[in-house]
Parts: sequence; structure tokens; C-alpha cells
Amino acid sequence: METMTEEDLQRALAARGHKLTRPRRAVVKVIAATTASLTPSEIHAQAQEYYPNTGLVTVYRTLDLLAECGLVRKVHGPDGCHAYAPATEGHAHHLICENCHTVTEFENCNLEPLIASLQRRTGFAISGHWLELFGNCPKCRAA
Amino acid sequence: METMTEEDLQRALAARGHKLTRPRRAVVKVIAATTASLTPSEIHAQAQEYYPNTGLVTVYRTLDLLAECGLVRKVHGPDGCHAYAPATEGHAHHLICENCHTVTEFENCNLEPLIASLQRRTGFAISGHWLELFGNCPKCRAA
DNA sequence: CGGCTTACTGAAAACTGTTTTCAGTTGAGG
DNA sequence: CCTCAACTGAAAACAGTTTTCAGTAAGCCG
Repeated sequence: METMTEEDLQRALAARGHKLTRPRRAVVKVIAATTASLTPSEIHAQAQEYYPNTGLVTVYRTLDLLAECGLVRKVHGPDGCHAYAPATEGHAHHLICENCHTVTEFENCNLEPLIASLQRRTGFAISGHWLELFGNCPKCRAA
Repeated sequence: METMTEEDLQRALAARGHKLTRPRRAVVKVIAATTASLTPSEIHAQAQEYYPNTGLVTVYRTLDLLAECGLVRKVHGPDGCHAYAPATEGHAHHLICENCHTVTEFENCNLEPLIASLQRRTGFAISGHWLELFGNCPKCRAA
């Protein structure tokens, strides 16, 4: 369940033969530093603090790259489907704070009984699923 | 689990004081006739078969209206978040055919144990969730 | 260390999906 | 019927994303 460090992310990109350019480092730094889900333009704004020349286009391209490598995941929520969050390994789901957008991933969704019963009842062959939970994180509950 | 008829939908709109205009009737007819999830522009194309003057803008407005009334639900899937499907009553989830986009709704997701355990472990107060299952419907499996 | 090659870059333009604006139309109650 | 607010389509505005293109720089190789 641990989120990857900046160095982990850089290593993962390099291992796949991708160059570690200045704007990529900036985006990676932003991703590594956040617990929240961020939109491409939020990431862009933050990345510019590390490397002011970072272009929004490159942020999109880098996010695609990171998503392909499974290092980042798109987060779908009631207020939109434009945000990305750092990914943990393997199959995972999101627990999202509706207030500050902090995202916690979890596995172990234990949907097998439900899936089995639905396959029986509907005749569908179920091959994947998506589960996102919404609420308020401990910090926001306090405030 | 039954999907509403054209008349049901019209009655539901009228009951809330909305006018039954020609383009709205056309959109409602499309929604009542489909089991699949459709994008606004697919709905637009089909609605024009019933009322050729139907504008895309009105399709968007009518979908908003139907969604507000709980008659239609936005479907979020791997290939996008732009589709709408007829809604059944109450809390419901989607079972979506990745091939033909047929959507079946179901309730009874039985996530309470998972939610309770996550609340305990993370300190989040969980107030809502989203669950979508993907696979192939009986028809597409046969083909 | 410096030069080379190709992956990568930013800016501008193009695109797609959605929303707003506005003047004209129409449904439904009186 | 008549009236009037709710509603409409077209055009324009807008937001998010992708493509294009000429230039740049990462990282290998000598």
C-alpha cells in the first residue's frame, strides 16, 4: 500500500527505456509528493514550480506514459473524471475524500461472491470491475 | 429491475411540471427503446429519426433533466464517461457489455462489510460508492 | 569529455465535447 | 383560442485534449 518515491518513479521510467527529461522529472516530483488526485492542469501548475518551462502538452504526454507504466491511475468521481492519482501495485480501488481529494488505494475488494451470483443470474461473463468509494478523510472530518 | 416505458418517462417528467415538447419526446423514446448506454451524440442521431429538428443542445439539456429526475444515469467505463443509460429505481450499479454496451442495472451490492472494515482501518467516513462491472453479455458471448 | 542520434520538447493550431447566449417558438393552463 | 413562461435551435463561446512541427537536449559511444 506504500506510494512510490520520486526515485522509484524515475527508476521505473528509466528501466523502460524512457528518458528522464527536466519536465518529466518535474511531473514525477509532483506525483510523488501528493496524496491527492490532481487534474492535468493542477499538475502542470505544480510542475512549473520545479521546472518553469514545463508545458501542459508534456504533462499530458507524461501522464499517458506514467499510466501505461501503471505508475499513475485515472480517478473517476462524481465531480469529474479528469484527475490522476499515484498508483500502488496491482489491482486497486480508490477511497476518495470529497473535500480535499486525498486518495487512498486499497485492494481486497472481495467481490467474488457478488460477481459469481451476477454471472449466474444474468449470463454475463464478467471480466473486470471498478469500485470507487467517496467520503471524508480523517483530517477533513476533524475540520 | 424493470426499465421504464416511454409513457412512464413522459409521466415522470410531466409530474414534475416539465413540458412534453417534441424533442423531449424524441429523446425519451430513444431512452425507453434502448438497453445499451448511449452517448449524447448517439442519442441525438437516433432522436432525429423521431423528430428531425432535434438539436444536440436540447439533447444535452434533456439528459440533464432526466438525470436530475433519476430517470437516466451516467455510465462510467474504461472507454470513457460520456454515456447515459436508462435508470431503474433507487441505488443501483451497472453491468456493462464491453462489446455492445448493453447495460444491466443491479442493486444489492453488499459492500457493507468492506465499507465497515475500511472505515475502521482508514478513519474515513464513507458516504457513497460507485461500482461498475464489465464483461460480455450472453448475446455477445454466443457470437 | 564532446559530438551524434533520436526521443523528446513547447507553442500554435486543430479538434471534440459541452455550455452559454439569444431571438424566436410552442406547450399547456386559463 | 390566447397568453406567457418554458422551451427551442443555431451560433458562438468555452474547456479539455490531441496533433503538428521545427527546434532541443538526454544519454550513448567513441
